[in-house]
Amino acid sequence: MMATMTDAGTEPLFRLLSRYMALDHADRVALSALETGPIRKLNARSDIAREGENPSVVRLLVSGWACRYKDLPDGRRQIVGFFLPGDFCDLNVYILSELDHSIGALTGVRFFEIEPEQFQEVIDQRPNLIRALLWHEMVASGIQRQWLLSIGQRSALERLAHLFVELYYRLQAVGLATGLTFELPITQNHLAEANGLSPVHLNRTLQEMRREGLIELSDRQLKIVDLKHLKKVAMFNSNYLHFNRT
Amino acid sequence: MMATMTDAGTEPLFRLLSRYMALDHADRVALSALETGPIRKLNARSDIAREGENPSVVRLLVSGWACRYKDLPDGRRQIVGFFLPGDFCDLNVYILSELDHSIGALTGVRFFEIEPEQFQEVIDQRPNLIRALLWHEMVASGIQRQWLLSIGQRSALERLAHLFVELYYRLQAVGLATGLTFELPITQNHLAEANGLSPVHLNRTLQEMRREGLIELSDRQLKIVDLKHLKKVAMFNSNYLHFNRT
DNA sequence: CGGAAGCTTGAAGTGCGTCAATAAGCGTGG
DNA sequence: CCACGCTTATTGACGCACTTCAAGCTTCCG
Repeated sequence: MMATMTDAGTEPLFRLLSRYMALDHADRVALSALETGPIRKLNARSDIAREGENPSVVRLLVSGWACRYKDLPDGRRQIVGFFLPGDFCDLNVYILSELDHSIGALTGVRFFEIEPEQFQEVIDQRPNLIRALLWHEMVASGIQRQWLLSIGQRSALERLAHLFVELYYRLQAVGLATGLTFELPITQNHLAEANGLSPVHLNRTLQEMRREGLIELSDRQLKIVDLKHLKKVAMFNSNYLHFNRT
Repeated sequence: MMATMTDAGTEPLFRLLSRYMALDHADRVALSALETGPIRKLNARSDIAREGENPSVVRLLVSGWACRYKDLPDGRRQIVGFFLPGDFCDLNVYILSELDHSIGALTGVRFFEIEPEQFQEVIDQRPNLIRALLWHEMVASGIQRQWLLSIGQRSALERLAHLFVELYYRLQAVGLATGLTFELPITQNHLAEANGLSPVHLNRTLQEMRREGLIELSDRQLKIVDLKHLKKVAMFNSNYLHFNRT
């Protein structure tokens, strides 16, 4: 029982929410009670949901990376956010009827689906949790603002540096960083789409970062070589992540 | 009594929320009960709140334009959202402790402040309202995603076209558009900061739009000359505004 | 009447995009 | 087991959308 709980798909979520506020064992149990359905799997490059759909369930990402993206009629695409393990793909299903963006799997993903009633039941019992979940949504919104600042004002190098530091902190929060190294399972094309850059220029920017001794990247492993310098280049201020518990 | 209600500072807010769902007279009364404190005024170019602060009240903009912005240590600035009459400047004070962005007055503004307890009281009585307010927050988040798409992928002309159509719809929702004309009380500099463009290039893009017969703009009055064409240029899809009641 | 804020224009520079080609890795099927 | 296709990463040459710098103009207001 305890063993299954620690292995549960809700483990990263619990770790994440714990960065925002103190949660107790009962909260932990309540969260794991969300996982009743089967674990679903999808391959990389497949869509989890398309713009215009009206999904009836909330999805919790257990492993792999996904993204929110928007596209234009002529094919241009912008990734507007990453979903990492422990993230909900669209909690706003509750409020809004129709998706105004798509959700795509960037790698193979595993997730499970939660029925609204079931969700409601759990948060009714645990007022702490609804607060933590709202917090998480607000942070997601803050990340979007930070991306606007990046794409609007930062150079390619600064942008990429900022993204890497952000991913480092987010992955660390769900236990997916070991030291200053983490798995970066997405392609340079994805990084380009997230940063509003062409794949070619993104590639050159990556090489510049390596040359400057900021990072090492190979075999999908990103190692931050000089975190202090990287943060300086990115002008990184972690306040927008609102982790107020170490 | 009825007269003061229609003139109330909450009037634009009520109009706005009515675009999302049906609200009744009791909701209207509950909203206007939020306005107990005095109307506060600030001049253009002054800050309503600064990044790092922890405001204890929710502010409702009654007239004038404000914005959310983020800045970098070296002075670069990005406007990440506009506040129009009827918008709350940071409902998330409820959840997050510290502001991760600043709020600035772009024109002279009038607003009033709402204490959390007072706010709580009103929404406890009117479950409809909390739903409408959450809806509004989700739409704000959707607008941010749309801006990311704009700045990341659209050209200067497309970006500006998109912004104008968006502002048109938003202002129309609060009764601030007459036909295809509305007041655009902000400077070209502000437009540049919102679109991640230099003031010079923004000016040239505006002229191009005039030359193409898309808009007329003078004396702070923006007239959309050819809405259909403008929407086409912008590749505008209104779904992200989630106005599901005409 | 002076000074600040905003708009406009010209000239020159550059960060990034586009196009095009190559090469490496990898699963799949004949 | 090799051949094929597909995905991903890389590099060079060239072009352009946008930036920067600079100046002059207007309007407004104290």
